[in-house]
Amino acid sequence: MVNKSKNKSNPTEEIALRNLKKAELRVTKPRLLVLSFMIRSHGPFTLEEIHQEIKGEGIDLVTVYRCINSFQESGIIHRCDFGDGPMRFEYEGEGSEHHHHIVCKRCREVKSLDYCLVEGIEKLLRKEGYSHITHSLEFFGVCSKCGAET
Amino acid sequence: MVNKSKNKSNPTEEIALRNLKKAELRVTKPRLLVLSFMIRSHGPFTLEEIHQEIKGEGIDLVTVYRCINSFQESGIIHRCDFGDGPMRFEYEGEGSEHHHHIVCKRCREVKSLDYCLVEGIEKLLRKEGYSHITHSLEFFGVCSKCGAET
DNA sequence: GTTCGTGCAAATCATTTGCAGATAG
DNA sequence: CTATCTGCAAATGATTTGCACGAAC
Repeated sequence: MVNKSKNKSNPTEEIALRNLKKAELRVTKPRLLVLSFMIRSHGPFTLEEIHQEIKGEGIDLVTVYRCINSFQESGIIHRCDFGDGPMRFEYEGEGSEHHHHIVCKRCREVKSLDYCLVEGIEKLLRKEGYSHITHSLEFFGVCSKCGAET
Repeated sequence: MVNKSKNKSNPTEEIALRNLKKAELRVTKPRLLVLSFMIRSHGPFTLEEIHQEIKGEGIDLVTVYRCINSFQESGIIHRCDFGDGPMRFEYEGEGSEHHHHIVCKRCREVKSLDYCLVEGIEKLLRKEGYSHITHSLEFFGVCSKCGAET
């Protein structure tokens, strides 16, 4: 993919590029666009949301799906199920902090938690012979705003 | 729903009945069948699997979806995303132990974990004003069998 | 008797696949 | 040059909805 005239590579695009290189994925326009957006903006995002953001560049929704799938296989991004319809994805690599979410069961507002206590369990699982361990931890509840309105 | 001639209510059916009553759901044949099966057998199950089990009784797949949805709203069952296609559901109520899973990323074998360390976080969230808190915690990794074969 | 649940058919939404042409390395 | 990626169209798979009838309370 050829750089635009000005060649001003912004920082998120550079990070995206490094992630692709490290994952041994070919550097293409759709992949750079999708990944840069996910790095730049704080997710998690549905595939539709990502597509909305970049379809101006003529990128097909199917291509977004394929990008996301290859990123997921490389562990660059993380998949979250928030219990409503579509899956959501969030960048999880260089410059991002590992974290989890709390989703309000009514208004669906999502907040990030800055604590994660599961390293102990992962250590145990490693002892039991598991490798390449990842995990998914989501909380659900009714937020104070929604609870007050009942 | 009328009891069969013999009227021998087995223990799982009684538990199912109590769960339905407590959730203020009408007691119907499909609901009893679905819930009894989920209590009796150790899940998690896909909708298809549940349907296979009880379709001999003339229960429609759509009805299974609707049962599962109402159970979920009442918090009787828990939904798990194992990262392959369909969602899975597991009974979580009277007589069941709260637990989580480890899924092998290759052979997809699921094991239950008997530890859960997240009560601390839930307590924190309660302080922040959230109520009706639940969570979902799944681990993924490559099991020793699959890892050895690489 | 009224409200809610069910079965069936059909619709919708999310995600995947096939294939021919385009592009990265 | 070759393997891989993309766009488009079409398929699949999961889940939901509409409606008339039947069952629970």
